[in-house]
Amino acid sequence: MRSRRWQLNARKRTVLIVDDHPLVREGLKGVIGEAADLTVCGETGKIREAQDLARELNPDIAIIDLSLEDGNGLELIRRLKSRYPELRMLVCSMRDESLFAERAINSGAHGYINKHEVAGHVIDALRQVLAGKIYLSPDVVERIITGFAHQKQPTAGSSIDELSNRELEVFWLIGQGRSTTEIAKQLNLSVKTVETHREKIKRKLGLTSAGQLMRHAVQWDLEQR
Amino acid sequence: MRSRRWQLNARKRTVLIVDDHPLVREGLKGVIGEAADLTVCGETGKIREAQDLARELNPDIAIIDLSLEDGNGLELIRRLKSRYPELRMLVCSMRDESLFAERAINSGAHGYINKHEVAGHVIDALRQVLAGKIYLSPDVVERIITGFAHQKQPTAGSSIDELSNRELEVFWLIGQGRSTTEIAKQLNLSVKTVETHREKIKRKLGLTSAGQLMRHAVQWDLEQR
DNA sequence: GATGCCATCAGGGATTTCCTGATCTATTCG
DNA sequence: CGAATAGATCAGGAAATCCCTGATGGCATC
Repeated sequence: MRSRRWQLNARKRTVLIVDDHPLVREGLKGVIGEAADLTVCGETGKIREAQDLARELNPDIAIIDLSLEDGNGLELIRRLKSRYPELRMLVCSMRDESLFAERAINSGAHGYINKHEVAGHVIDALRQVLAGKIYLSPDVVERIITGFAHQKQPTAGSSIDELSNRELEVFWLIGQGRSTTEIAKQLNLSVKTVETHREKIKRKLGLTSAGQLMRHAVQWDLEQR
Repeated sequence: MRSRRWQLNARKRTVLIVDDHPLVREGLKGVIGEAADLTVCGETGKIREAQDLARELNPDIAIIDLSLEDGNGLELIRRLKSRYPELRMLVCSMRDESLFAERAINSGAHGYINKHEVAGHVIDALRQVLAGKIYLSPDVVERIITGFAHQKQPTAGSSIDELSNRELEVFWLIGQGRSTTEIAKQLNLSVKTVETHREKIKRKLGLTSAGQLMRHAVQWDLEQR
């Protein structure tokens, strides 16, 4: 009965996996492989390869992690969105902060699910996004709702929501222990630009020194799982 | 038939998976399932369940993530070590810091592999650990080696134990986010002296930059709670 | 009394921080 | 529409730091 319905739709919908954890990719392949209406057409952990694969394979949907080997998943989402407007995108991140979900959706994604959820939800999410809907993890929804009730302050006194996308990206890399030069190289920016981003982050978070910035960035990074 | 063949040849070694990411568990099950000499006997993402399963299933080896739903993986390792001394344990973490690798080994684990590595390495690691060896990710090995490059022999103790009292004091203040000048003022020392302490700490811990030092100091500080 | 470790500090070139702008673009708003 | 606002990019320059080498004195241990 249910399988009959899928048989009527001859073609399986193709899924591109973009995640920098090989084991997670394996898990996704296994789970998606069990769905009669879905098939994995490609996988990678790098932004460059993801763009190439999107062009070559023309998948129906991409499931994208936010932390990739060679950059930020948000950037990938923006690029894919502009080049393949009809491509559906589901973000699958280990970060359960609602602010990431908001940014991901704003960047062009159609859903946000986090890796702590049971594997079965991934299939639901993929199908809903393929059906043209927006899918959000129940706990992300809850976080967003309760977040308005009594706003929490995660790490610093001020909130991290005020950071722009670029600033958040830099903040994140700082938390990974990268130097200003390394960050500039990775983002293809001038060192001076990265310095400015650091200053603005400090100002927005109410921090007074490079050490404080580093400490909060590391602490924030460790809180994310 | 097939089961009889295994009875004749050799018993499959049983693996217990302890990881709070369902997708990673799926990935591990898939990868391990393909190995002829290994089989997954149980899985969980919680410390309590992990202890129960270890008792009920009596696995040959446990593959353990450090961040679990209800606590710290290191604590689980210590408990399992004391109750089942013959149980082999492989840590599979997303943190690529040797800081955690050392602590894991010191707590009783027999190997450390991180989730960014190719899935095939997991099988190698499991087999080596089952064979009585210690398995470490190549990059972790490299960092530990460079960390002990200036020492006589690679003792198994945590690097932080090697710090003198003064150095530990400075290390702690660095973790608080204090600048070199602030530390000098607080300890009534010359800035130059604090700089030297920082250099010696870096050398002893095998760190290569101020950012790395900062990051480790913050992590260590946050762990002491 | 030689050796090693510790704590203290200095010199000096390379790098980063930190402050103040400046330019361009996109968006919002009256 | 024009103005205001926010974001992203980069520069100049003084101050602070990083990072290397090396030095001195104290205090153990063997």
